[in-house]
Amino acid sequence: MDAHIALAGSLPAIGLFDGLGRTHLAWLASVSQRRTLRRSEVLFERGQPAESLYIMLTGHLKLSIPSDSGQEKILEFLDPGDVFGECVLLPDHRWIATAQALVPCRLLAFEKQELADAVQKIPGLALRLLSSVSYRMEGLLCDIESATFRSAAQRVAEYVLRQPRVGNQTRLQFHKRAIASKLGLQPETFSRSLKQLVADGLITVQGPRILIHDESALQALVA
Amino acid sequence: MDAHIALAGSLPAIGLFDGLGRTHLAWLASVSQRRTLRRSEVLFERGQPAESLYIMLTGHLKLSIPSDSGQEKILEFLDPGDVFGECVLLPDHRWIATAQALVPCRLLAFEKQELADAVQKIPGLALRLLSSVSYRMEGLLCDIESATFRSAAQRVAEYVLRQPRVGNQTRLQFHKRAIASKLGLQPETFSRSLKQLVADGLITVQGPRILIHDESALQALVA
DNA sequence: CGCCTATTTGAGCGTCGTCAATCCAGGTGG
DNA sequence: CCACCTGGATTGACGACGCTCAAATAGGCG
Repeated sequence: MDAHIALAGSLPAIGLFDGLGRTHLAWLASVSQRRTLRRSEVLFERGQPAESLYIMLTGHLKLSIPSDSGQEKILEFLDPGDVFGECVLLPDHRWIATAQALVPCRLLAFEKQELADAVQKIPGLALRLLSSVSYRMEGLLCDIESATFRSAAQRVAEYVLRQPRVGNQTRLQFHKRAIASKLGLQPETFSRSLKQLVADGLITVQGPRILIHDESALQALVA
Repeated sequence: MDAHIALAGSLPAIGLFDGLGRTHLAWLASVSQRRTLRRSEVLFERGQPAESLYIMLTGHLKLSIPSDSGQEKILEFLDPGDVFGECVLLPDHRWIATAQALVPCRLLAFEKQELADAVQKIPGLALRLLSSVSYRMEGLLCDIESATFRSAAQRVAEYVLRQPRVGNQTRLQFHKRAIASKLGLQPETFSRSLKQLVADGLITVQGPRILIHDESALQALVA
């Protein structure tokens, strides 16, 4: 199909498939499914049986754990190229987290069975998946470290420093309440922490836009 | 070698290798290294280059993240059969956590290169490793969930309920300060939380020994 | 038996969460 | 073009949970 041919062309751009031969890419394209999500649309929900592995093509979504009291803890923001749902290969598995689109998204889905076949057929694929999960796990460990040892202001400073920058300017890509949740803070606390950094002359905040005045002081604050 | 023959005999008991053929088991045994640790001995430390993957045979160790201020956050207790260090396959990788024996340990080590060979040679091994990491990751997610949504007493109750039980009796396998760290609490807070559960008539504590008087109330407290 | 460490207990404090009101921006419709 | 509306963000006041510091007690191991 035309769609598959076009898709096969875009697969090499995905880190997970980087360097694979065209035969394998074509086969992967043939068993993959495209998926689009509207803003706020839920891809899967905690408790549902896990059926597929996903790869982000465009857009952003959040992986979060809901609580009975309406709260949520955002575990991760997922960006283009990110792979998630590797645990689909565990037998009879149910999602621990919920995945919801933050903006319109396009992604690729591989169903359990097809993925199992792919892993059989393509040497090295399982290893790439393993790397992907390991890498993600390390991210989680770092988050745990921050949450355990750093104060609210320190975590906010750390987050600001991690954002991609143009000159000394950067921006918060997501809603502040979402970022707060990712950092394990209440929106109010996040707001106050930002304000603190402003008061100390380290940054300036204009809505989602942030000017960094003293990068080394920010780094010193975190460390 | 005799050691290898004996070792090959014990490998099937390890979940990771369950169901593999004897040829593969023999080969695995031949490339594995035994390792013993004395109590408190450090297996690897944060920041060191990762060289091996490990499998616990006997004993217990802790995986923890140290902080500059002498604190530590215990990420996990590892028990016989547990596999860790999968991220050794990431290129040029350094340990994020520190591994230290809580009691004398025996374990199996596979060096990076041998593990890479094994993954090539043994179909399905990469997948087993993937499952192992995925499974561990889920454990982390649950810990994050608890730390985010539950109070100190709730986390303690949850931990008590998870311990293996004989009748209505159970015991804390590790030092209380270690368990406290795993739960993201200070030792004092852990002690007071236990005391609270005692005061509420849910349990009795005698050193590391715990009697559970009202299991359903404990469960209700957690949920 | 004595030392050393783990644990417990107490007192006080600080950080962060909660609740409520206000402010602001973006989008919509008149 | 402007008024309105809605949801997010901010600010203030207050309280609580858990942390810190210090001392006392208990337990384990030589």
